[in-house]
Amino acid sequence: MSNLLLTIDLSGKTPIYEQVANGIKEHIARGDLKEGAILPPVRQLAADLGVNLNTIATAYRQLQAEGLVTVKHGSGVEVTSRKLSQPIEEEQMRAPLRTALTQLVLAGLTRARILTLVESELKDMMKGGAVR
Amino acid sequence: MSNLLLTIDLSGKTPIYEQVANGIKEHIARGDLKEGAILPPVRQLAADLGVNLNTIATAYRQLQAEGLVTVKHGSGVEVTSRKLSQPIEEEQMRAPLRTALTQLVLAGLTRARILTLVESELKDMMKGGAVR
Amino acid sequence: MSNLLLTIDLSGKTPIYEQVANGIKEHIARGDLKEGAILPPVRQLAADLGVNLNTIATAYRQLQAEGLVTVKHGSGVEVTSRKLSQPIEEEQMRAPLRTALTQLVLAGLTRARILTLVESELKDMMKGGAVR
Amino acid sequence: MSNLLLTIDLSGKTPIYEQVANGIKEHIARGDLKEGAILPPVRQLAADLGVNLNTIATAYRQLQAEGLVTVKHGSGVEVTSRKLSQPIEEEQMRAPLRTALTQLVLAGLTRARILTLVESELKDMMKGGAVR
DNA sequence: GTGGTCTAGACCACG
DNA sequence: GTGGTCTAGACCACC
Repeated sequence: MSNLLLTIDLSGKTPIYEQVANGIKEHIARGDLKEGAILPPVRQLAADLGVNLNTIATAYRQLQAEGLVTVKHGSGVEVTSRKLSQPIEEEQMRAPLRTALTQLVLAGLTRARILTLVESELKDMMKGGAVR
Repeated sequence: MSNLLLTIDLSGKTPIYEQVANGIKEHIARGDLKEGAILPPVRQLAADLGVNLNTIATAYRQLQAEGLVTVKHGSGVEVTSRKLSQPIEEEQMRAPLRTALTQLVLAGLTRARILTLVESELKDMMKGGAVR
Repeated sequence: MSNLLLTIDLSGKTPIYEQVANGIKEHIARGDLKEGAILPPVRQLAADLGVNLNTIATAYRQLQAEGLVTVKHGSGVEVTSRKLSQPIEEEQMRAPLRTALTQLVLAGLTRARILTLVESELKDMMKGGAVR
Repeated sequence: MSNLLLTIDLSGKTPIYEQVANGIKEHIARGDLKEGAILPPVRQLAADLGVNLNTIATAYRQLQAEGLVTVKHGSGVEVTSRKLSQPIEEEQMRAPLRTALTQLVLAGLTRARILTLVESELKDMMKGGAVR
């Protein structure tokens, strides 16, 4: 069982539980975690990352609320879908993207460099067949 | 006198002051606010958005810390740069982008649709010449 | 439990939050607060100094922005470095020093007296090994 | 009449009038401006620096309050002393010095480097015989 | 006029 | 428990 590589930044502004959830989402999007895969037990992941139990539990709960995983009593948390259960509205999908792109533009990156970055990230997510 | 269109979501999880700062950053990136432009007075923008004066002041302070804006005591806040004063590192620019893209992938969007979205946003930012 | 001795001048012109930040910086420079040390909770320090909670929060935020301190949500504020994250330029370090020395000269102090003062202050900061 | 070289930073946090006053004090301490010297007229200095009339007037007023200059109706402002009229208390002279030194220490400068800086500034002030 | 600071008090998010 | 955010309202400093 591959140990689910997650990098979290304790000092950052984004809550740890959200960093954990995002990290797992990325693994699902990339196909590292396919449907049927079992997430590490809360205790183990908490120990591995050196964070509180509740933090991991909150992350798993969020993933469940988004319809990506299913919590099975006693037998762990299983990845059950690669699609969010609730559809996102146009503006809700544009906003984070626009914020990220704005930051890149203000950082002085050229349009070509930004597109390269985007394609680079997308290519990673295609290996597992997540993107059509 | 263009009244600086900003849309704020009071119920969202991102702090109001950050929404305001992000909104202004987008205007700067798009070229709606060019170097030399004066931001609306703290109290006026606060009144327009229906929030407290301090909330706007915090937003302006963040923009100043990022080097985009200069506070001239007694005569307002001026846009003085289109580039962040502190360069951001590779991973710091990739992370938010990856998170945004991940969400789009999990929402079921095709690769083509995502690229269209990205180019659409970038095109907006090019009108003001912000992107090379 | 050393209660972090800070002396604040409510009537002075320098903002309280800056006095607090400066005071803590001095403790870090002197080695009273070493890496890993936890700063007193915002509310406690506010109560001790008889000022508002927000005033202390602002001071802590400034220290964090300078990279000396890391905020760990839920478990306090930790001293994580003895060096400013952003290097300061030649003139930015000379200016405050020149202003201070100018005042001493105009106060009529001799060169020898001034050097004694400087060495006296530096000696304090050496006890904790902050100065090489 | 040498045009009184002053460099001010409009974006900085220290008020402009104080930057002007400090700059003039430095010239007095260095001996560039000796007793009997006449400061440039308010209007001229304001024009040279590109700031408001009142700002310069405030600076001159502060210098007068400290006993360094005398405002003579119609005939300008004259440097009348090289010593502050009011003696400074021990702590009032230590505080700004300590703050400046703390910043240098946290910037990572060695003790030797700091002393070199101090002596370099003091040497400048000795040329005019201001320091004994 | 402008922004900056501070207070008192409330509520929320995080771990 | 911790810090973060926001409000309403006041007062001050600067230009």
